[in-house]
Amino acid sequence: MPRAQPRVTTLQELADLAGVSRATASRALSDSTLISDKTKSKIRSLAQQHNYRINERARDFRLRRSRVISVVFMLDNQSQQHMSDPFFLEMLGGIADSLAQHDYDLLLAHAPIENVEHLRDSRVFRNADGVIFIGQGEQHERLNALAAQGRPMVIWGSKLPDKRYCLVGGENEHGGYLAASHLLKLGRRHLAFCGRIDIPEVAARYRGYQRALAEFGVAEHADRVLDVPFDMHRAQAAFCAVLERRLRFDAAVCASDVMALSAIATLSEAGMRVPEDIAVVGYDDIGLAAYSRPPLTSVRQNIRWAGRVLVESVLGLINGEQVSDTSLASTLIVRRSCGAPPAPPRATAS
Amino acid sequence: MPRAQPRVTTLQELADLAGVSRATASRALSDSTLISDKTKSKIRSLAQQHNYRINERARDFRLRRSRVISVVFMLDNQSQQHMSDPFFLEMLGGIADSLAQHDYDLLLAHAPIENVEHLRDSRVFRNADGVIFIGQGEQHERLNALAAQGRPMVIWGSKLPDKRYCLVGGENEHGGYLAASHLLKLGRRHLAFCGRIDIPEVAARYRGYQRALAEFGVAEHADRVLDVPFDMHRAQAAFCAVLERRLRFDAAVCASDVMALSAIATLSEAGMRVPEDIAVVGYDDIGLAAYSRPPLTSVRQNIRWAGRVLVESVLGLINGEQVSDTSLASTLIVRRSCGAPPAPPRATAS
DNA sequence: GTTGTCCTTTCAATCGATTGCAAACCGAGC
DNA sequence: GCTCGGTTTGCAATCGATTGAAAGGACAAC
Repeated sequence: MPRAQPRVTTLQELADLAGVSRATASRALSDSTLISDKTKSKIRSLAQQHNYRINERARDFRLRRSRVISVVFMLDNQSQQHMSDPFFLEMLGGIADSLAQHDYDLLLAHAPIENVEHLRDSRVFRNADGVIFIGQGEQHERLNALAAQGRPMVIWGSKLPDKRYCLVGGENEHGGYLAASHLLKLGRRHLAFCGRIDIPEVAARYRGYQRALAEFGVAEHADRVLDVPFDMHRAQAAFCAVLERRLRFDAAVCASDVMALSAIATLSEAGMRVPEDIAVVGYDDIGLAAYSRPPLTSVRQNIRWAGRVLVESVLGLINGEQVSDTSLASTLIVRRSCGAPPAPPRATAS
Repeated sequence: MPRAQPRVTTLQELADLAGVSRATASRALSDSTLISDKTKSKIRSLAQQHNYRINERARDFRLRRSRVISVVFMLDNQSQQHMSDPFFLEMLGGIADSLAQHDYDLLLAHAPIENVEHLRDSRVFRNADGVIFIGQGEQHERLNALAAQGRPMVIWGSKLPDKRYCLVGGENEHGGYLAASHLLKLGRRHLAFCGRIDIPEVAARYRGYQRALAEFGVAEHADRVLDVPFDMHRAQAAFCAVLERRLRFDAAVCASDVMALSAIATLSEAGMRVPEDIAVVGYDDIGLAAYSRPPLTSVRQNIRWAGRVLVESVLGLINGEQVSDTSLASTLIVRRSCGAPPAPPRATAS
């Protein structure tokens, strides 16, 4: 095993070793047809022997690409902590896995973003071949402007009028409908909706919620729409405020699981029983949902698959393909927080 | 505002515009003293006017650096899902924030790692100036070998004999002691410890746990050390198995909050009351801990600060500085899951 | 006018790869 | 032996910056 030799690090060294030019060595490694099989295999085995690894950064520099995709989280531009939701982590994991499969790196952009157009000249765009945005925040128009410049980018979010960017999203309207109609079927009639309607995805869920109410002939009370942020602590504050207002309701549809868990905690702290007094449905079905007391009913989105679709869409755009929007299914996972019968424990093996 | 001009993208173009050479332009922008103030300011204002932005990748290539730090998560090399714990997310957020402040990018390495030495020639090292490892897994020796090669790297974990890498970690021994002694003070005498002793951090917590037992003169039962992984679903399976064995215990110290929440859910599913029958203490104090029912008592580590220390340590190594290890304080946050009196609700404003 | 000194500025090599084009090679056919 | 055609290889430019060394310019002193 001749591995003690000073390792060959550049193409020039490898070429010298093989007694050919740099160009030939390059072509041998990139499997060009311009080269004879004999030289090709000679160079390749030499490369292997001397443990030569191409300098990817030099190649990417020459080819004017980076093999990096930026991921930008933008949910609530008033909150400092943008990533407080396990939902993001799962999304990030899905994206990271898919990118790795395609031999791309992930650049995490995490600072609060007041204006996405500023990103145009920042590392986020300049050091990456494409960008994935998680959420639209309230910057629909600015995202449109960015996309109009032809930068490869995909957004996870909800369909908005006038949208000119590539979108991947859940069936938010349907999800909201599923959550509300389930509660209505169980006989609840005084529903509350918790979430920020300013956020497009939440707005879509709210529309589904409204549709369910209408179908069941239940009147909607404007004061039962609660402006609850995604952030845990501020969610708790919001629910405390609701309790002070002595709002009457017997069920709540929450725009995220974290919000729902926060709600359950705050409500039971105040002496109410879940689901007897107030039934709760969450959104996203994060891992912990199943392990809360009571187990949380939730609308599930297949986040890891979403990550894959986002990655494949942005890579498609980079390759100049026509990429269409994608909508991912939502399903209701029924557990006890909304008064469903106790479910048998999950299987114990993975 | 003359911004409609074709944007200046390369240093050469900027130099031509100013009527100087590329070298002079480069020196003007990097604030070299070799150049007259007059030319310097002329070139700089020209750069501003024409919205010139340096090509960072070209510069970094020339300077043979990347301004990228890799982050590698390695907890349980048997689990597929490495990032299922909100603890990681918070850590990642802290690291990402600090890196951004220092104008570095973050490369997320996320694939399962059976042998860290393989990373030596992978993108993780080759495309980054330094690496941060989260957790030691069971690869202490291999980490030593990597560090011996002089690669800038810092590890979040627990001090091991023979350690030759730079370490940042929590006071695991003390944390384990805090958790156990708190339960003992409350009168519990049949404690269980939940976690994988194979993992160095967990082993340290276990030592603290043992110390507390010894101080209180309580005998330790080997069968009350439960091999529970960090992964939620497998944790549940582990607790189900414990219940089947009809193990007798009245308190549990868990190596993570996710594990603790899983325990509480599984135990109460089986008809036990928390904390009356079994008191539980978790570790990490993740955000959701405060919002579970009952609110989870936990050992808190300041994760975001940990992220900052990790970043500053690895940047120090890159700059050739001598960097010493850091140990971060642990504190016990007492809530009802261990039988403490109900706490007043948290302040409602941030 | 020449020389020396001190600032500025330019020249040109360099980082490690890719690739269009030209040159070299090789065997076949005349 | 010479030319032709096709295959294989090498030359040299290129990506966009940095930087040591050499050159240029201004000015003062001799």
